[in-house]
Amino acid sequence: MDLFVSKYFNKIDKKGRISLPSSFRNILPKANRNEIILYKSIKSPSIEGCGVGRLKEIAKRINNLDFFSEDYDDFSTSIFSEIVTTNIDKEGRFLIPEELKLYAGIKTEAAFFGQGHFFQIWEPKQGLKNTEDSRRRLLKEKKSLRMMLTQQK
Amino acid sequence: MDLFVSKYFNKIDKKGRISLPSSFRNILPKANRNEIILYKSIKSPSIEGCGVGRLKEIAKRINNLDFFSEDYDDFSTSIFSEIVTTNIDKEGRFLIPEELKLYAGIKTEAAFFGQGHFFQIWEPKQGLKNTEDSRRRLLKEKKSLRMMLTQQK
DNA sequence: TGGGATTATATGGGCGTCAATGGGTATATT
DNA sequence: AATATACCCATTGACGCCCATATAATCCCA
Repeated sequence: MDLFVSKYFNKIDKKGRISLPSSFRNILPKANRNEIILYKSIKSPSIEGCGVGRLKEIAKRINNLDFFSEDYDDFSTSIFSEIVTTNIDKEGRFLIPEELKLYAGIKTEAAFFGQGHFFQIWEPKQGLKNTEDSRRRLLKEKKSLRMMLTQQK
Repeated sequence: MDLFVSKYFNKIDKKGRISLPSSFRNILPKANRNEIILYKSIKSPSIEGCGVGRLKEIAKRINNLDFFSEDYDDFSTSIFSEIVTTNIDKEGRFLIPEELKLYAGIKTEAAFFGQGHFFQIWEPKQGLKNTEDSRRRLLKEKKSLRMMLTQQK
C-alpha cells in the first residue's frame, strides 16, 4: 500500500518528539525515509505533511491555477513559504515546529489522519470533530459518496 | 471466480484474530494477497472490505476532484482517514480494529457476506436479519426481481 | 467405486520482533 | 555555558511468524 490511510493518535514527549505512524513511514521512499515536509493547511486549523517527493505534485496543482489570478499568488505564498522540512530520527520520531503546533492547537497529543497522497495532523478532539462534520456533509448527498465507494470496474 | 460470494461464519480467537474465508482470500490478487482494507459501511452497521486494488481506484477518483474545493477535503477525510488496512497472516487470519468491531457490534464471532466486488462483515444475528429483510424487500417487487434474474446479457 | 491417504481450512498457542514511548548522553549551535 | 537536537539504549505491549491439531474436502489407486 502506497497511500496514507487510517488515523492514529500519538503522544508528544517532554522533548517535543512524536512518532510518525509506522504505516506512514513505510510509504516514504526508502531514499528520503528520514525527512518529511510540513505546512499549514489552507482550509483547516491543521498541519499537512507528506514526503518531499510530493512537492512537485503540489507545485503542479498550483501551476494549474490561473497565473494572473489572486488565488495563484495566495496559494503559492501560503503554501510554499510556509513549508518546513523536518527530520525523522532512528526511532521514527520528529519535531513539530512550535508555530505549526500553535496553528493547529496541538499540545501533548496529536492525531494523524491519512489523506491518500498526504496526511493531516490535528489536535485530537478537533480532528475527530472535523471527520464527523465532513462525513455529515457528504451523507447529505448520499449519492456522491456511494459513487466514490462503489466499484465500476 | 473473481467475485466475493456466499456467506461464512467464523470465530474471533483470544488474540482477536479471525480467518478470512478461504474463497475470499483466493480472490485477492497474488501480489497483495496479504493485505485488505476495511471501512464502516455507509448504509448499515457493518464493515465492508476488499482488496487494496479497489482503494487505488478510489484514490484516483478523489484525485480528479478540484484540489482546492471543500468537497475534496470531505471525500478525502471521510474515505482515507476512515479506511484501515490490515495484514493477513500466513494462516489467512487478520485483526478487526476495535473501533470497527464496535461499529458493527461484533464480539466473538463474525459473518462474512459476499457482495461481488467487496464483502461485508456483520455481527452474525444482525447479518442474517439483514439478508432476510433485503430479500423481503425485493420480493415485494417480484416483477423487478424476475426481470433481474431473467434478463439476457 | 470404495475407502484409506493426502491436502486444505479453521482454530489454538508459544515466542520473537517491532512499534510507541521514555530517558541518558554526546554533539552542536550561538 | 545554555539550549536544542541527534544518537543510543531500555521498556512495554501489540502483532507477526511458526508450529500444532481437529475437522472437512479432495485425491488416488486397487
